Formats: sequence, C-alpha cells, structure tokens
Amino acid sequence: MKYKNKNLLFIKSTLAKHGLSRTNFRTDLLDLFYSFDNISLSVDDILKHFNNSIDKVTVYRSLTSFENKGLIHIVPDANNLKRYSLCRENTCNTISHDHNHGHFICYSCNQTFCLDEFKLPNPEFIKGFHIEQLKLTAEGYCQDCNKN
Amino acid sequence: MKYKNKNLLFIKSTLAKHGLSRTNFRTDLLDLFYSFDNISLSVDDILKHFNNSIDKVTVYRSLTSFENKGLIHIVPDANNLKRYSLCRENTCNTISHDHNHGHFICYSCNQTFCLDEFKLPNPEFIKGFHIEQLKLTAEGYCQDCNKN
DNA sequence: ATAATAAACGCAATTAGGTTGCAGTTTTTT
DNA sequence: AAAAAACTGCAACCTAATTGCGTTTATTAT
Repeated sequence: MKYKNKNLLFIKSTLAKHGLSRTNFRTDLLDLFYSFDNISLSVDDILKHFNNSIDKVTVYRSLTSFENKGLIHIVPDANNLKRYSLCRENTCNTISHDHNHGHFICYSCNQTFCLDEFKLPNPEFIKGFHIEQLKLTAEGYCQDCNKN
Repeated sequence: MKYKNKNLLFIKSTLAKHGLSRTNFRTDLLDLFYSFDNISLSVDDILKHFNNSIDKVTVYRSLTSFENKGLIHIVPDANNLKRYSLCRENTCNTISHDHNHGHFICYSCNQTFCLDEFKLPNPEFIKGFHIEQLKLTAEGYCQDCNKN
C-alpha cells in the first residue's frame, strides 16, 4: 500500500471549507485519509504512521472534529476500537451524516472497508420498532487476504 | 418488567447439557436470561440485578463460558459494551454459533433486541469480498420508548 | 460415601482504550 | 499587529475488561 500525497492545496481548502484549522498535523491527517482511499484508520494506525510523534489526545480530538464536521465517519471495527473512513457522500456536513452503505470487516487483516455500491434500504418499521437507521456489516475475507 | 423464575430443573439440566457446572450463581444467571426473554444483559445489568453480591470477574467469566458453550450470543450494544442475549436457535453449540437474525438498538433505553423473525440472507460475494457472515443492526426507538 | 480431580469463585492488581483539565502554542479574525 | 479562537501536549484520570493465584465448590472416579 503506497502512500501518495494528495494536492496539499486541496487538503487545506477542504479543512477550511469544513471550518477546521489548517495545522500541520490536521493537514497531514486529512491527507492520509485521502491518500489511502477506502481504507479505514484507527487511532493506533495513525499514531504508528506518525511514529508516535503526535500525542494520542490530539489524534482523538482531531478525529472527533473531523467527524463532527462531516469529513470522516465512524466504521465498525473488528475489535470495537474507534475506526474512521473518509466520507465520500457529499451529504455529510456539520449538521448531520448521511451514510447508507454497508461495511466489510476482514477476519484476517482486521481492516474495515466501505461497500459504497452496496446501498441499504430506507428505514422502516419492524415488529413495532421504529427504525431510524440501518447498519449492515459483512464479515469474511477481503480480496487480498483471500488469495493467501 | 417482571422477573419470573423458570423451572430450575430445566435450567440446571441445560447447564449440564452444555458442559457447565451448576453453581448457584450460574444457575441464577441462566435463569435470568431465560426469564427476561428477548432482553439482553450487560455485565452492569447483571451486577445490579444481583446487588453487587457477585464479583464482576465471575460475571465476565460466566458470560464467556455461556457464550463458548452456545447458550448466549453477543449482541451489539449502544455504548459498545459487552452485551448478551439468549440463543434461541438450536444451531448453537460448543463448536459454533449460527445466528442469522438482525438486532435492534433503542436510542432511548439503550436496550438491544433480537429481531428473530428478521432473517438475513446467506453469505455471498460483494465486489471480491468473500462474505462469511452478515450482521444487520437497526437503530431507532423501541415500542415502549416510542410511546413516550 | 469419600477421595481425587476439575471447574468456578473472589480478591487484588493490571491492562487498554479513551477522556478531561489546563497551560502553552498556533491559527484565524478584526 | 492585537485579540480571539482553535489546536496541541502533558499529566492525570476513568471505565471496561483481563490476568494471576489461592480458596471454595462441584464433578468424577474409586
């Protein structure tokens, strides 16, 4: 998995557009999310990527800010850790997130993937339960791990 | 929600059938699961129910044992805590669990319900991902909370 | 029934993920 | 350039969950 920087101007303007300060770390962090498309990141992933040069509190707070501003969304994690992926829908903002795709968790590499093409039906009623949101998670082996 | 004891002989034979010792606590615990049908329990729920007369380590270990033996299964929790429900399928045992029902989490009471009637499709392939298991979680307001 | 073995229990200590408070720094606004 | 707002890092803290170990309870073999 190769890490290739996105256009930094794009990254910085995206931060600004979402009302976030363009600090060195936040720029690098958002760049990281954009560079590894469809890959989710945990706090630990991020700390390791920055060789622990960043305080974990900063990472937690940055992720929370990004999420609140509609830049990233929480994805399910194999070990119930905090894990995030880039929002690709243009329906996420400061007010609310709007995701209706499923997620896939790999038993082998523990990575979580967004199944963007796999759209979920609109909320309904089931047996008296008033459903506001559906979440579907598939588990198994991803393409890379399945080969081995 | 009223607590009515199940036949203790049934409870104890169920424990034995699954290779578990019939201690006072484990009998009471399984009885609790059977008595509150379709209700899930967290470690905290259980500790409170027994007025903290039981050590939490015992609770954790009992739940793990019950789960390993196919008596209860892990259900998603509103706060990502450990939470369990009775296995109603007769397809769960020491070897493996086989659940294909969805779950519902109430935003208001935080309870998790098993949607036994809501069967999920069999695992398939989606975009190269080899799917072994599907998990569907609905979120919203349960019947009781929706009234208020 | 009783002894030997295995399973379960409870206490203390520990681990891990995550959060809070606060002082200092950087960025943004005016 | 100054003031306000946002961000950072350190230390301390919190909660859920786990581990070790000696003791107790239950199961099995005699």
